[in-house]
Amino acid sequence: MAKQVRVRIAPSPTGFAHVGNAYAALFNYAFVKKNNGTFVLRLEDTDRKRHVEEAEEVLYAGLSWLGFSWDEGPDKGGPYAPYRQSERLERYKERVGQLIKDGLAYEDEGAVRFKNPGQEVSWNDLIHGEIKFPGDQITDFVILKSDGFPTYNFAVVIDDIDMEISHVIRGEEHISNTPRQLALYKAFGVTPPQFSHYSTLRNSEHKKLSKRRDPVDLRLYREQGYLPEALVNFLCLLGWSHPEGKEVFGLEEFIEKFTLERVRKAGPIFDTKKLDWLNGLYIRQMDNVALASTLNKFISADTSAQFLLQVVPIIKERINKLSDVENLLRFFWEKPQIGREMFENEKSVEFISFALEALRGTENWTLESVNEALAQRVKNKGYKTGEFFMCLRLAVTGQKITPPLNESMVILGKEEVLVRLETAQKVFLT
RNA sequence: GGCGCUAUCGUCUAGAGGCCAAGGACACCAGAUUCUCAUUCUGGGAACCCGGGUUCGACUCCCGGUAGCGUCACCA
Repeated sequence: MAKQVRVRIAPSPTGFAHVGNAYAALFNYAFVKKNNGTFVLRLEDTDRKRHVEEAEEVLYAGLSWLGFSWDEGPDKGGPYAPYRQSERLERYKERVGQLIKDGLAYEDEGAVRFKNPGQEVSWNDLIHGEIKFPGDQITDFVILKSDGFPTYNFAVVIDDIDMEISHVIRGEEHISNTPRQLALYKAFGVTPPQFSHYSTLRNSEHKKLSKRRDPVDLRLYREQGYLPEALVNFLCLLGWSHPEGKEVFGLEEFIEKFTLERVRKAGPIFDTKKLDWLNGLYIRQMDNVALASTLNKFISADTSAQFLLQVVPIIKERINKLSDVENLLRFFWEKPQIGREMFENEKSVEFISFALEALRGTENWTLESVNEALAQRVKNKGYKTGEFFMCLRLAVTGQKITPPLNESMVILGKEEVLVRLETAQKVFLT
């Protein structure tokens, strides 16, 4: 029987869930789902200086938001608990003790160092192929710090052994750690897991994404109104390509098509232009009712569900991020600041007076009646529709760029539209 | 600096020796539709890092160089 597939992601809870966590989760999740394996979430929280309270919850929330779930973890428990390294200290000490007893490690100023065997190490990386390191690259590295905590390279190996991890899929920054870890596996007489190192995401400066300098906090994306499906889809496109060349697809399809062989070796740049496009695409695909209720959180004013439902069709194809609605719709609840200088067209007063008269006489305030009141008569008058509507738009909304005007006026209501037009008219009288 | 990884349009990528005078997507530009914007549609410019091999033939294989990135912590 083939060995069961068990993979893990091992984030450190340093404050928030970031894009890198999501990217790691994505590959591991796809791989494990595809192979009917078990997905383990392990917390690497041995750096006490960096520990942040509540970071754990934030991390789970971020990953869950994107649609990832895990089978074993600190919150879920599991047969290999505990899943927090800080709770596994005794276990590490026990294994350190074993190495010392076997003469493979020694104490050094309160810490414990592993004795470097100095042999060449190599492994067959599932993404890179064979990677080889000369033996003199590994020195006697610390495995247990003087504060009693294990170092990363030691803890990770102990945990992966104990949790029977079969495949380690992680970022390329770990390639140079792998020889040390391999030496440890050898010391314990354990067959190491299969290693795969994907390239880490870069910023526009081509540097590894930085938690401090780059916008990588997943909450940032959520707050701006990126849909999790769009973000996941975007991440899928970085470093991996669909065998049929598709660009728009969901997690399910990603899992179905995912193979490590199609993971590119070069490091992709996290350029969100394409994300914006994808997000707009996903927004346009959303059901109007669902979109209306989602939008509520991105509007500062108190708006009714009915208003949102009315407004969705006219803004749906005009936003790339949900947060774009605020600017697009502001004129609905904020009276425009009108100034004479805004109206470049010399016929502006005439336009406004004409519109006022036409709209005053409109009985049923519906799109049909408003269209009828304006469109045909504007033509008859010989006005240029573009000029006329731009003037009207400025008078009613105060902006040059708005959703379709007649539709907007219908939603705004007859009374409010007339008031605004009268206000605009007055500007020319003083 | 040592070691390691990588190298196709601005960006994400396809390409596993001839199907490539290199394809798609985003972005950009132009045009069509249009009351603005947007959507949609059409069109356009835009790349195989350099130099040697191997081969009848190289974007694809090998070597060297260059560049970028990573790593050399009692961080993870």
